[in-house]
Amino acid sequence: MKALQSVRGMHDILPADIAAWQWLERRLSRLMARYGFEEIRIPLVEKTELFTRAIGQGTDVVEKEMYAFDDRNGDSLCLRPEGTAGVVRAALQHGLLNPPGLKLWYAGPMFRHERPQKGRQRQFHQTGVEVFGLDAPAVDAELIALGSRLWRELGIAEHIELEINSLGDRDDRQRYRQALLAYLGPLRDQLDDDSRRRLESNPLRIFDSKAPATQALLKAAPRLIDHLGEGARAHFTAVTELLDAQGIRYRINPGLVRGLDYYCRTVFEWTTRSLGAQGTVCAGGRYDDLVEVQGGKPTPGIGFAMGMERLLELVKGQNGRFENPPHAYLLGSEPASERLGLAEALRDRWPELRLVTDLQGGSFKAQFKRADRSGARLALVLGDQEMADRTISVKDLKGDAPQASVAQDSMDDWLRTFFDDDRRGHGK
RNA sequence: GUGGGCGUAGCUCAGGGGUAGAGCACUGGAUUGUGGCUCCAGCGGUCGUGGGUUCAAAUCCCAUCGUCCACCCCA
Repeated sequence: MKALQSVRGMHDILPADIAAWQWLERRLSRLMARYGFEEIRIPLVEKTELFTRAIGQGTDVVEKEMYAFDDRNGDSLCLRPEGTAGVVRAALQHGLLNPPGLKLWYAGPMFRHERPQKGRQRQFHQTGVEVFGLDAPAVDAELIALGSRLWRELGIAEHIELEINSLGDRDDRQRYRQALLAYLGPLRDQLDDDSRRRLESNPLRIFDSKAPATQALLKAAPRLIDHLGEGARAHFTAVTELLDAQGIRYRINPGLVRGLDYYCRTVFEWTTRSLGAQGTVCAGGRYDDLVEVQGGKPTPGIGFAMGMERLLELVKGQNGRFENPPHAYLLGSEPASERLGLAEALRDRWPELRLVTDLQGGSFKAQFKRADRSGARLALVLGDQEMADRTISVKDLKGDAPQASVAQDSMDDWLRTFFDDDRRGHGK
């Protein structure tokens, strides 16, 4: 029988990586709570229409990256490619949008059928936040402040830069689209193939082109930011002033459009240069029309999502190692019953103790070897001799102190003293 | 979807038509109740998979899957 492999671009997260994931997850959930966000958990599968409506028919995500399939009853379903659409759906379905000011966060896997490369997988993990019903610039600014704080707390702030832009309101974009077409139309022949195609499908996206010739032409192109209506312009100015006031540095990038159609007004992207071609670590923006598009009453919204794998790459480059080695490794001689009994008794009284029992047996040499490999601080020995005189031999595997013999009855005191001294010794 | 690199032991990799290798890891011994350092021995592979060429294929050819990197696009 041939062994099967995981499907392309979908990776196991192995025990060796779990400590880093949990470290990041704990920090994220704590941070969300500090800003008054509540967690929501929604299905990985939604009706395909939810995403085609929210993200937009002409987008790459919908056109070629969705994991869509037919359910047994003929419904077209889809593995979620992003989180916002589902959160909006859930908020509408359960009437969460009243009163205004709902703040939600979510975390979990997303699926996009793309060719994998550095920082990109077909199943990847995002953590995101959404705020509903508030249109004040302060909302945008606070979300950005949350991100900024996160990078500082993760120790990666110096590797991440903020870019922002305003896409204006729907009418603004419509007017701008005309202006852009008027400029680029005559230059059609000088554009790269993709950009020429986008003249029809989605002219704004031409700004994403990496073709040098196209970028050169775009330098002189009309800028969306100059076509903002009064509302959008005032909003954007207010957001940047709030960022200035908080000392958050940013770069206004007039070419920053986003891949999903639902964005309007403020869009932003946190990027890094340390991750290869995939520089975006976290991105988001306003989506004031999205709730209405999904069948709700007009309700402004704003949110962002960050890519956990990319974030972890940065954190690992910075932070080195994450480990949770056991505190103690219990070994001894047969029969195992006394050893198991001792381990359970210790676990009863020391809920925080990470205690591994040797279940493989064999020579003391082999067991000590495993104890060492486990990374445990202490080896606890319950051999024939110890069982006979009701003691435990304790050896510090990380130090030079001679092995101690401790009466089983006073094990608690011994452990308490040992770990207390240890804490003091390390000045923690 | 397009292009390129790479798939050989658990891991990192050598070998590019003629008997499948090294280091690390693992197991045992030197040390009959003591890890780490050292030395010795051992275990471990249908060379990603399927086809083809050949007397002979890990090696050459084709296909396919996976992986990495880039493009497209995105977190």
